Amino acid sequence: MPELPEVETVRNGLLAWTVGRPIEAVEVLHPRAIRRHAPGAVDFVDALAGRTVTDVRRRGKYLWLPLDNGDAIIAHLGMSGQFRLASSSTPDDTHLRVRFRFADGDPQLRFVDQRTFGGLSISPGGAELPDEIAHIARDPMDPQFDDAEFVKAVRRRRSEIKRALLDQSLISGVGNIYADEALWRAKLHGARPTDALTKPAVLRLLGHVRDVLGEALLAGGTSFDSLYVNVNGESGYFDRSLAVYGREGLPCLRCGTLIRRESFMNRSSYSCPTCQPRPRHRRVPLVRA
DNA sequence: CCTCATTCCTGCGGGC
DNA sequence: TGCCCGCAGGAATGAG
Repeated sequence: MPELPEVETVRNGLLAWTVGRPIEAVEVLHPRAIRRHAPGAVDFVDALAGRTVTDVRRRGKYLWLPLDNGDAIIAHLGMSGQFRLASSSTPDDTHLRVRFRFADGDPQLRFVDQRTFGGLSISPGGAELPDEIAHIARDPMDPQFDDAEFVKAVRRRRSEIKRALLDQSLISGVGNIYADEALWRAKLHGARPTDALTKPAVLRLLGHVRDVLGEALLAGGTSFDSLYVNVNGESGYFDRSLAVYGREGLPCLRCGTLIRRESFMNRSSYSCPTCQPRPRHRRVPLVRA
């Protein structure tokens, strides 16, 4: 699944292959792919014809492409979204949702998305930072990410630490896979209450989040093919380095205990029963008068 | 205001 | 063989 490292890899590909190329025509092959664009497909297509992408930027797992008129294309890959560069003679993928043709010819840009959780939209005047994604926090690799404020915000919460890591309004770019990896490195169970974590514990965890994202980013960079804007989150470049995610029943790389899988937030969480014991006390909800 | 369950979607693989 | 069901999960949404 595309998390920060994968989306950043895609950003680099788009930067190299879309900036400065006037858009000739756009084709929407599936309405769901632009469902966040309220004015609809006709408006989407008309608004982009003749425009030029001037940059490719990222906030968490969102991408936006500022245009030469001050608007911006917002893109989210969801779970299975991909941007691909292809020559016009390349047959369409079954799950092709949106096609961009450029005035200078090939390659064209294709938004392909099997499960259609991803999508594109246009943000009027959104070149600097679209209003639609202003609620997304900075990511931990951003120089302007505020560590101290993050620690305070986490400890202020009455929730569980994994929920906090996945909350894009608190810290962005982290998804289920890297959350589990960082928690394993920090030896914390995801159900640990946020308000009971010490400041040093949160800072340590944040450090591990950075390490994991940084390592994956490097791996994504090495496998990146300039002719194929890679966003295949399932392809093998990072799964070799995963310590817990998807490793149910396999030995913990630190202590040998078999990794467990637990259901959480309608998805799976992987952890080591020995290194990451479940918190002993479940918080008792306060009763209000 | 804050937290959290629900919902969207489709291909794949296991079980019967 | 073929069907059914569970699973993968980011984030908007509305409930409480």
